[in-house]
Amino acid sequence: MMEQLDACNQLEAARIHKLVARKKGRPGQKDLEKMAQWLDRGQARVTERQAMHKPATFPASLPVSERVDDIREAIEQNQVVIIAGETGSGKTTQIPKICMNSGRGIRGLIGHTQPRRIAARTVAGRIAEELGEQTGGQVGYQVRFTDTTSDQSRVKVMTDGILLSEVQHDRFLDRYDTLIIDEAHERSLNIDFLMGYLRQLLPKRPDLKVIITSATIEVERFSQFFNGAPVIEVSGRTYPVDVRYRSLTGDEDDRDQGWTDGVLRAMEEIEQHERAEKQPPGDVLVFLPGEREIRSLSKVLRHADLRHTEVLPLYSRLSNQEQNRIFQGHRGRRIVLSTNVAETSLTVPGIRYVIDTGVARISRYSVRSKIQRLPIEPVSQASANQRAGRCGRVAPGICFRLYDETDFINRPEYTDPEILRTNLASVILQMTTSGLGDIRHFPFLEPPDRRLINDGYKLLEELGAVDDKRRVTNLGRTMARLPLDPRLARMLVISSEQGSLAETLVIIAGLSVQDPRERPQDKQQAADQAHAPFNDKESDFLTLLNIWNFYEEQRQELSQNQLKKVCQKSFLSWMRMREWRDIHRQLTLICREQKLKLNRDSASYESLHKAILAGLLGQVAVKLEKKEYLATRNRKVMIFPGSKVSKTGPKWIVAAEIVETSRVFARVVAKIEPEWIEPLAGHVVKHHFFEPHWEQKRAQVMGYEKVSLYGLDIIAKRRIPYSKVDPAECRNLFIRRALVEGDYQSRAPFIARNRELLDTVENLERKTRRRDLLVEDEVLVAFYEQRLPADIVSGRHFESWWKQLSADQLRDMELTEADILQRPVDEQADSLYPDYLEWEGVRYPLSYEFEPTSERDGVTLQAPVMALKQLPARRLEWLVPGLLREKCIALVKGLPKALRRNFVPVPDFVDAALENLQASNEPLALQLGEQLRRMTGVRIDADAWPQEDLPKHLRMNLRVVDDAGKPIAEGRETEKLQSE
DNA sequence: TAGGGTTTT
Repeated sequence: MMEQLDACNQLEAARIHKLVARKKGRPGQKDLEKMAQWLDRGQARVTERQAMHKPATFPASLPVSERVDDIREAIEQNQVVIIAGETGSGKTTQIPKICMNSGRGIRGLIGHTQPRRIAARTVAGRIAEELGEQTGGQVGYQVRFTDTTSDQSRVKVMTDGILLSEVQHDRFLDRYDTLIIDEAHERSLNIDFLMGYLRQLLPKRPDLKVIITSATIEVERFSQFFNGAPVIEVSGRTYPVDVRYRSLTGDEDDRDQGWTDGVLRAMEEIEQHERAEKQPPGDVLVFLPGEREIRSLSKVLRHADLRHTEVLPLYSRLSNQEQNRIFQGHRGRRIVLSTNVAETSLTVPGIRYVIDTGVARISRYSVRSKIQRLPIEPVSQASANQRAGRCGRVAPGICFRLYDETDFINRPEYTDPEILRTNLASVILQMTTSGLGDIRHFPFLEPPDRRLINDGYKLLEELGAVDDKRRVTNLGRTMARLPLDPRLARMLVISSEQGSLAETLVIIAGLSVQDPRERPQDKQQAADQAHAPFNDKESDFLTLLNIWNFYEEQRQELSQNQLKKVCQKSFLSWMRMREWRDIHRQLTLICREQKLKLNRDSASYESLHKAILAGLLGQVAVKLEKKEYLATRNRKVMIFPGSKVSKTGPKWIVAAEIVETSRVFARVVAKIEPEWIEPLAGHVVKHHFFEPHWEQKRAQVMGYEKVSLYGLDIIAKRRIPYSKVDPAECRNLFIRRALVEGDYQSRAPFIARNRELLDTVENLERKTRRRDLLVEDEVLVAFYEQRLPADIVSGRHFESWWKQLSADQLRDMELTEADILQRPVDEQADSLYPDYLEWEGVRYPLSYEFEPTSERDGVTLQAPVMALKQLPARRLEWLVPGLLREKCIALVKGLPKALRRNFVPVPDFVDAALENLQASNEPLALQLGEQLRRMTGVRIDADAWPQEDLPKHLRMNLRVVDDAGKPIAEGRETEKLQSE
């Protein structure tokens, strides 16, 4: 049976091979029956197709027709052939026919890829026509939403995206016996990916033929990539193009003016040329970088008084109607001002002259800032040549390059392929889920930079599509099933959990198509007015939803023609609305397959925008000033002025896109609440903990937390219990602040005892005005550290811990004097520093302070206001015994020098005097003076003694309190207080 | 205060 497989249809043969492989070469009876069935069917298919085959003919006018035999031979003898030829060579339409004549497309399909949908459709149409058929017979095409291939198809023209998507279920691309990858030089992501994939596939599919066609650039690279595959060059059926370098003069800073002048001069040269050659006015194609430049130049040209000249703008955002004007007949000269859209995607007919500014906006992705940029850059030589070629299609042409030849020569040969300029998240996810292995080992023609790959993985990690080890998650697998940008896929999946899938589907489909709102140059105001009812001031996403709802309501009631009219009136592109609906329908089906739940009730703003936010975590921004926002990764952005949200300027926004053009713009934005972010971004936010501190009230260590999302603070200072963050630090603070410093109410008996002991010693220090009695705090800290288990970090822990201690253990927690005293305490301390002053049976409480800067430094006597008059004012001068000596020394030292020198050394005289002094309600100085006179005979006048200039602590501080014990007056002038 | 061009399970 296996020998007969060669005569069998490719798809059936593959099924048989697979079954045999699965049964390890020993199929059972049932399998054999099945296989025989497949074989019959496969052979019948082949016979059928062979019978149908009519040899195709080749139009003599096409250059490729001269090489038909060479090409066929090359295909028959090689697995891969590179065919290089310029536009007009006929390669796109003729190569599939050559393959057919060579017997390809019998056992399997001839797959033929195009970069664009329109091209796929028209190419299929042309090939079918040349075979005398309509599409859907031997030649069909498949693009998104449309498939015209059938059982009879031998050639299937499709977008490269379709072929790529087929890889997902058909790893060996078994249904094809031949693949033609057209326009490979465009080097789109899809093309690079397909070429890498095919290179891997070739050895596993020896019967598969691959033809790579390209413009005559990069062919050597392609050939090398495919093991030195032969290159066949086909000449183009084009006319010579005279390239003239006309570099700009004037101010380099004013590029617009330079280009305007350059274009006008080129127009003069064209007119001269036509006069000299007696030619009628020919059409001109001008390449400019963008819409703005097109508008400004078109204004100038319209006022330039060029005779019989029509100026048409051309760019992708233009409505179909406006674009189609380039295909309408006209009289006189037409000047088409175009972006790059005319370089590859659209062919402007009848162009005789090209004026090339030599620049274009090229999308570049910055890994560093995660910003997609659209800088205006000089185009590559290949691109410039492609532009020039646009005027040699109907007759010899002239291309004016508004730069000089050296400039051209110094330019890069080719435009960087897309894979080097784009975020790779989507590619990586597709590759990983379809089992293509690691992107780093995939045989790319030009492998992307490691940083770009890492960046792609990081985005996937942010979206939860891969885990931190870069393994695809279940979520990632679901996301990969959705034909969407991974960010949008993420939104979709989460929205079903949020109860907002219905709305999110609409919005995501809307974000996947070009903006359906049209704003024609001459009807901007009318368009704005028509769009006004859709606008939402808080969310551009809701604006999209409003457009959709409007359209759907109309659609259900109106005929297609009426609907078209309504769209036109509302300045909505009917085509794009239809595309939107197609995508919506496709996504709805996949959601159903993936069992994502559609909500019945309409979603709240919050649930909808949380889903959106989940896909756009890296695109959050907070308002700084009026129009300026600070986005994640320290990017300064501005809301795109076209957004209605820019009028209200909410504090926090999320943006579907951040793109740098003339500035960094956030486009398609919505107001969000910052609290929504953290729960969605738990895996990417960073926490910073700071300022741990003891809080007596909560009996635990609290701290603060800063939460940031890619450098943007979404929570600046949140109070949190610190024990989870740093238990060791909490224990440390608990010991220091709660146990040692005593800022804590404990029920533990040893705590009360220890505190009492410490209080006593501290009080003694205050009394004796020394700080060398009590050990350093560190000794106490060490005491508790030794005894406290590591997990005791708060009051709660502490209380339950000590309650289960044994009596011995409890005793061990008690401080002793030995633990806390640095030196022995003076036994007389109590009498030297009494706690009361007793006078005539009244006890006045004394308190002590040792704080020289404090008003209360020294001894304070407290007296009720009622007792004030009876207070022995003179007795207070005697302070307490412990301070009397110091006071006497200060008094003597404060005497005028002439007197003082009689009592040197002062301490000796004072000590001697003190022998005979007894505290009384007599002035201290007087008594002291009397003793000194007795010893020396020197008399001291009362007013010689120092008074107010004694240190504060050597004068009794008197505090007067009311009946309730509340202080009402205080000071050291006892008599003054008494008289008040 | 204004944006190049494509494609899809």
